[in-house]
Amino acid sequence: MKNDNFFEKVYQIVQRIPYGKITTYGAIANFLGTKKSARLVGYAMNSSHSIKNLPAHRVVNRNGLLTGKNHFASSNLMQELLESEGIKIENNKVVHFKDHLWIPS
DNA sequence: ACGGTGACGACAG
DNA sequence: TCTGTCGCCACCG
Repeated sequence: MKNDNFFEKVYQIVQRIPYGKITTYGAIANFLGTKKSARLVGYAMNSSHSIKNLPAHRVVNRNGLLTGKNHFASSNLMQELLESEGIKIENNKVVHFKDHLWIPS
């Protein structure tokens, strides 16, 4: 798309997240060099509905909490996708979050 | 052109 | 430990 901007960078990184791995908004923001702008990453994801094959379910906040699940088609969709990849979810939070964490590099 | 908004994160109390 | 507040900055109306 015409997004040569911050948004596209975010999408590119999210698409690089390996299967069964997850990352955080802060990690993405940090990789982009704007660590304090994690909000922008989340905001970018808000427009991810325009992007297909975007594993947005692999992006959680720094606590491993599925803060974005409410933005999916179904509030339980995000959890199901993660569980289908071998990631356990408990009370909307990723279990062994750090063990599945993937940092863009 | 301007201000509100927000899938966050860090810090203060 | 937990809750509240502030900063951050691109996008949209």
